[in-house]
Order: sequence, then C-alpha cells, then structure tokens
Amino acid sequence: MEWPTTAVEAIAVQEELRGHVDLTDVGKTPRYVAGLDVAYDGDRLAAAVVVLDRDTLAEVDRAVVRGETTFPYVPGLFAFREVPALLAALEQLGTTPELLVCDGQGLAHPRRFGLACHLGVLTGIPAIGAAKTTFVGSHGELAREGGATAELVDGGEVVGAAVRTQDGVKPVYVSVGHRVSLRTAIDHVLRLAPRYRLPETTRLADRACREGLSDG
DNA sequence: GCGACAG
DNA sequence: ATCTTGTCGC
Repeated sequence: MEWPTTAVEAIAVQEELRGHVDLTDVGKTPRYVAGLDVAYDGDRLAAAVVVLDRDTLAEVDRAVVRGETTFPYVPGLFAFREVPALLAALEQLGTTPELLVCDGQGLAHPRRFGLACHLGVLTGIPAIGAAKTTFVGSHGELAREGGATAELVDGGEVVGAAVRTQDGVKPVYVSVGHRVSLRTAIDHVLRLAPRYRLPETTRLADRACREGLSDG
C-alpha cells in the first residue's frame, strides 16, 4: 500500500489498517518504554524517540532525526504528518522499545485509528496514546486526587480514559493503541508520571525533538 | 448551516 | 504545533 497524498487516500489507509489493531493485552510487562514526539519550525521538523527503563525511569537510549513535513495537519489525519519521521527515528535506535507512548490518541479517534494505533500496527510494538487534550468523546467529573480516572465515551463506546496523574492537575487522555488493554495503558501512564502531569516519556521526547530542531 | 477539531 | 510576559501558587 502506497503512502497517501490526499485526505481521501489517507482515510482509505486508516480504514484498511484499523482492522489490524490487536486489542489483546500482551501480558508481559515491558522494560523499555519509549516516548515519541515531533517538533516543527515551518516545514522543518525533528522527530525524537527516547527510551526509558520502566522501573527506574532512567534514559537508556534515544534517537532524533530531522526532515521536512510531507503532509499537512488535518484533524483525524494527524498520523500521516508524524509517522514517517517517527519510524525513521525508531530505526536509528540501538534498543527495541517494548511499549510506545505516543503524544496523541489511539482508539479515541473518529475512525478509531489515531497515531498510537497507526504506529503500533506498523511496528508491531505495543502502543498507547497519551494526549494533552481530548479529540473525540466526553467524560464525567473525576476525583481531584492523582490516580483518579473517568471513562472517555464516544458514540456510545468507551474509547479511552481521562486520567489525573497528580492531585489537582488537568487530566491526561489515555487510549489504547495496539496490543495493550485500557487498564494496562492507564497503569503505564500513572507509573510514568510520578511527579508531573505528563509521563516522563513524553516530557523527555518533547525536549529531545525541540533540541533537535534548534541545533540543526 | 455552524462550530469543533490530537499536534 | 507555534506565537508569547507576567503572574498566581506551593
């Protein structure tokens, strides 16, 4: 299947690949968890993947690649803008991540195929989405305490969860990407965010890709 | 028809 | 995503 150029083609790709999403939890606890993010400066971009030890949260590897945008930002087709560069970064890694923590949605997407599903299906690696804001779906109030969660519902189905990682902070939106259950995805996010609102994986990946832009 | 709309 | 100072709170 060719890489799409138009929105119509891109949607067709999503409809095709969505059938490859595996909703079964891999069961095995990952040791190497990766955070992925992309930064932009006009048409220039830098994609970063930072791998952390799941228990100590210590960085064990990272890769940053620079390039240019090949697809515009279109709500619902966000993955086509970031996937090429992120796959390139993943290939430069000297380590194979066992979990991808993506900066965006997984199943919490209009066609149930957000960035996390896309990267998961293409790599075969378990993946989850951890977004700063919702895209589709709504949820009820959640307790003020860190660890509180609320189902994210869209079209009558649970597509993810609003997760409060720290007391009083705005929730992070977690959804399944590939080969991980929602419960496991939530547990991973809470464990990866012991101090700040966002998981350490996304915080480090965010810093890494920004640096990759400036010193490039 | 009018907004909303991951990053 | 990115443009952007000070400011309220712990």
